[in-house]
Amino acid sequence: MEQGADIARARKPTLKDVANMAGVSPMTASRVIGDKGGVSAEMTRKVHAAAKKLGYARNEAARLMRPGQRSGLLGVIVTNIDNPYYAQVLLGVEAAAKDAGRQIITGFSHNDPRLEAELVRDLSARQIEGLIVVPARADAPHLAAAAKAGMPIALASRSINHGRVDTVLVDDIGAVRTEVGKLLDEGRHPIAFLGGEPTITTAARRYAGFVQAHTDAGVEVDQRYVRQMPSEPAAVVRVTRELLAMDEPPAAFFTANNRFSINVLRVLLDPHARWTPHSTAPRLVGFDTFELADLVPYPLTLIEHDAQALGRLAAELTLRRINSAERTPPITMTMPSVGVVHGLQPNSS
Amino acid sequence: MEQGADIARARKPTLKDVANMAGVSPMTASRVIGDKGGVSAEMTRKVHAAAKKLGYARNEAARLMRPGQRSGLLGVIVTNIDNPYYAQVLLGVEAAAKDAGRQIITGFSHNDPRLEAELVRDLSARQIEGLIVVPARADAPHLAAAAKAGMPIALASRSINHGRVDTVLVDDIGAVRTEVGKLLDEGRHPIAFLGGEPTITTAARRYAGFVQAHTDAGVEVDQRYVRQMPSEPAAVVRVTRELLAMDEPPAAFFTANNRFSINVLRVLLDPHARWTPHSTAPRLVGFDTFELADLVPYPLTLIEHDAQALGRLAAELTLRRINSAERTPPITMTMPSVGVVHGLQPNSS
DNA sequence: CACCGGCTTGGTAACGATACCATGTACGAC
DNA sequence: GTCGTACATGGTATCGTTACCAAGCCGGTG
Repeated sequence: MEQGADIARARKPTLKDVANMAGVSPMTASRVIGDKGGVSAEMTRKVHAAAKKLGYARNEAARLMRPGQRSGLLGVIVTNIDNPYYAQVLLGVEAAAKDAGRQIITGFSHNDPRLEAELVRDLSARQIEGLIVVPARADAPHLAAAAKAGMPIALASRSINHGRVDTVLVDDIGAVRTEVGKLLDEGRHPIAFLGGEPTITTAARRYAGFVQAHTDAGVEVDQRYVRQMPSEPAAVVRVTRELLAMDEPPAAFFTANNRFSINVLRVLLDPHARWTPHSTAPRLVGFDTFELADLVPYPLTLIEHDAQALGRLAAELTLRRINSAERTPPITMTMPSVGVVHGLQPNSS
Repeated sequence: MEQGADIARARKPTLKDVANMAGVSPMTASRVIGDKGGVSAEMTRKVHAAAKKLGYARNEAARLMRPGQRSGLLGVIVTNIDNPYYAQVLLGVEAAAKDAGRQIITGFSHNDPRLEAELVRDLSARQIEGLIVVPARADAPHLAAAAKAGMPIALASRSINHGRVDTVLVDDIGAVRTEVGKLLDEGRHPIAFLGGEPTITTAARRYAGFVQAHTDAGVEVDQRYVRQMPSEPAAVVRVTRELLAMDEPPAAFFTANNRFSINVLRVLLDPHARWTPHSTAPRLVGFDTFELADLVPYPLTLIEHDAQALGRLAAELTLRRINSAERTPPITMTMPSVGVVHGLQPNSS
């Protein structure tokens, strides 16, 4: 049974092997495989038969060497898909890539600019046609340089400070301003802010919206309630507990992404922290949605947008550049986001 | 300002360009770039300087043409990352790939065997060194063929019927048998089964565990409570409502993956369906975990395993084959899974 | 002083696929 | 019957890189 199997791995069949078996020249076989036309039905049949018999698959690396050949690869760099948000973005990119007959090659930067720069190099070496990136930091010279060198790039969700690059953002500032504004209008004050460090542009923008809402309401932002930090779960839980233990606990929390929201929720729902009169329970407003937000037994407002559409849009910007010969000035688009009320009322039976 | 920019896209610098600028032969430049040693410090410095100045990145496609060169690419095919479960698997694969100095190239089969077969061809054409697949169906001749042709492959989570391929499974049958058995021991009967169609091996195996538990308890499986179907949310919600509306509603639900669990939960938590005496509320046991399972106001037991570890293990099996010259018989590994009690008690205050 | 050995450097060919051009063939038109 | 044209096929060169071999240079040794 097993004796027929080669011990060494079988060499992959080449176009020449197919041509030999079909009794034609490699050139004719190439035309058939590449579906270029101008080959008789007879030969086409023979070549296809030989290719099938040998299990031939074209060597993309070799094809790619010829000038003017497209790799059909789109590079994607996201920070981490631990957060389902980025999985959605990735899904949108993939859908757009597929529509354009492209394959995606994915890297995860884990929010590390060094890793991100390495990935850009590596993907570039693999002859990707374009790149979609969720940049780790606002300061990203490697991305600016790649764009300048002619690589079609689009940034998704976050932007960078220097460099002329297509970018798809979310209406962070406006939506946060509106929703935090509502809290202040209700007289909720002070409001705690938990978000990423300002080197991350979304975190910075969401904080800006938070500040603007306060300015609108004529209220000072109390810095004792502001925490700009990585969204590491244990740290978020600890910080939330600290805030709740203050002499004047926050009347509401604003969380700048779903990682913060979830872990703040964990503390707010902790049975040890029971808000005897229901009205004194802090309100929670968070950016980004998360699965099961509708089933959580705590009232919360989430500022939501379509992450998949965002990914798709970014990919389409990249593809637009791939398909056009000239360099056009970079575009920045902003996707709408909207506050959605979620959560079951606790103990309301 | 903008006038200096070329209208046409700049040609990428080649190794020859670097060599010319450094005043050495392409061969010497190649040695420096490839870190092969045997080049004087002086030349090394010059080549690196030139490479940096030109923004040179090696053309991987050209390098790859030479015989015996590895692409450094690992192909990954998952069904969809809409389900965070597969994002975890992907993350595990990526971690293992990174440890081995490999990049991953990802495709989504959307559970369509035809798409999956296309992806295998396409990835193979890109000279991937190996492949990690969550197969869409148990019947997958394209995967068996690829393995037979010498492609290092590992299957993750699901298996295929024919073909000799390394596989990492989860202890579906045993864990389901145990947990469903507990329900039956408590006298819960009938138990509804909601899971995927049996062409998906995990769905089939989890159903097998469900049946075994009944056999153990000497109880007949009542087919009126069994639904094998795609996990499309609206359909799951509808089916759950139908089951609850039966003359004898199920005393418990078993859901074969987290998509089913979540949508069954949505119905069970619907305020219109209120279980006046708490004990009559159906119990829920589900396979796979999901984020926020701990915050859901409904008692549930989830059969959990480490999806990231599973992905990593599958990748390591593929890498093992990549690194060994001979063909060894395929391995099947089974990861443990364990029932975990979750969920807040409703209205328990 | 001749020779040897080690070290550095460069020339050449080849990987697999395809663009370009040249050649061959068949058939219709005058 | 000859020529032209359209179509089918094949030969050759080439893409960027690196393995292999050859050659040059140096210092040391007999």
